[in-house]
Amino acid sequence: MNDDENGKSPKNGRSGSGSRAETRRATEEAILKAAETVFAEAGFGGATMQLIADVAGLPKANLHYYFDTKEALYRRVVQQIFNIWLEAADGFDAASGPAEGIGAYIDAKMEISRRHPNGSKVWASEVMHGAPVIQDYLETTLRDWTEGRAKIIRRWIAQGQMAEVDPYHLLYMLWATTQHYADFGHQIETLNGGKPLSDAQWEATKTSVKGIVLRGIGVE
Amino acid sequence: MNDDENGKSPKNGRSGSGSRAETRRATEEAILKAAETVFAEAGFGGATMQLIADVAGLPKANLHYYFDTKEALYRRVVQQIFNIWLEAADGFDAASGPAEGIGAYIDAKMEISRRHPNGSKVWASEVMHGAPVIQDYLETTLRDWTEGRAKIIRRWIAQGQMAEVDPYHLLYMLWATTQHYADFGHQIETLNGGKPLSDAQWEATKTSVKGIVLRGIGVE
DNA sequence: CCACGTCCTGACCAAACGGTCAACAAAAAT
DNA sequence: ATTTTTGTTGACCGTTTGGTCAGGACGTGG
Repeated sequence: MNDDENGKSPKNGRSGSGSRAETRRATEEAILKAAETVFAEAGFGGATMQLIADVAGLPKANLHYYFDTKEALYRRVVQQIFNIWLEAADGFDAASGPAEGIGAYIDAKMEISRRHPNGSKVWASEVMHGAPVIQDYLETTLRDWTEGRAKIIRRWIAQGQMAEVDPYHLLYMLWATTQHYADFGHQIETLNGGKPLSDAQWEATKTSVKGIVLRGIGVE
Repeated sequence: MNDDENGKSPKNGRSGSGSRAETRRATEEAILKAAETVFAEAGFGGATMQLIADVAGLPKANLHYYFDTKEALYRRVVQQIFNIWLEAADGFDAASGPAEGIGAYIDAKMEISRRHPNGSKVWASEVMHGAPVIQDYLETTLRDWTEGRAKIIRRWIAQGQMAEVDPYHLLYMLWATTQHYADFGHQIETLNGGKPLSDAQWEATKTSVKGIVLRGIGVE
């Protein structure tokens, strides 16, 4: 449970390999990972610095050395997710048409829901509570991003490559559907007989979602 | 801000009309409404009994007279939402085909998202955190409900009334898409220029969602 | 009018919270 | 080898939390 590789480690059981900067990076990452888990499971208000510290395997005071306040730590967690989340649009831009572009976007977002469910939950929680710490992101980065994709969709429509649908409502549906498999993963798992979706089930899910959506916008 | 209609009210500014049971019912309802708002805005962990009391216009101790613990109050709020949420299926059962049935279900769920956004958020938050207080509901009522609708969908497919899609993934998409307009209402409002959706926009949203979904399952 | 049971509430409490700090350990710089 | 900078930590603090309780106010049946 401890990656103690070299015997001549300092007092604490930590210290990945050596250099100062490396240790710092590793510790910071461990804190962020623990924080993401705890914030996802308990929400911002329900999460405690003590619990995050326990999960990270560090004394609480050490957390406050790396992150001044609980809110600062939370902010970093949310930003981290936001960036991962925006990267999923790469396939969107380069595509020649909606079938390829939106299909790739669904695949990418489903993969994120699978691999970063906690991140998605923290994001959802933040937005649900009125986005108190990332409101500026919504008004700048997200707004620009959304308008950019909407333009692409409108061009596809104008070129007759897909049905006439409101680009914003289409994007909302894509977000809602893909993120649902992370945010409501527990509910889905329960309805799946209490077992997490298998690899095959995840593939079937992607296929099913893409099928309905792409047919819904007049592609395929 | 106070519905003090008759002058001969007792010490507190409350007491709707008269009888004992009626006062109790009204107070309980006021507490539940305030709790729904506060739980939705702050989450279970972030909500405080003091704040709920303030919103309800009651002393904190009075809340503990009606609801023993914070968790008991929260449980009631979640149950209340769950019931409203299940009622939306009425149009589903009576329908003769998917266009009518699923169309009505989308309309009903969109209307709930519009009128009970806080309830939807509390539900989402509860499920996201692993459904600690309503896990039994997921395993009994929701599981039965879902399997029941899945059967209806399979029958429609067998009768050639709609395309072959996995009933569960279709239901997830319906839940995700409709509830998204409540849970992520703040994000949508921000992308809508900071203004809530107007009546016309809500109607356009319903039409747009129904259009994509129904076309996506081979109806219309 | 009285007495009983329901309802209401200010004051209070132990526990837990986020955050601080002085003292210490370890690496880097001199 | 010694100083300086960067990390680490147990103990501590003021505040806030969910919950309690004794006592007062009120409607209601006798």
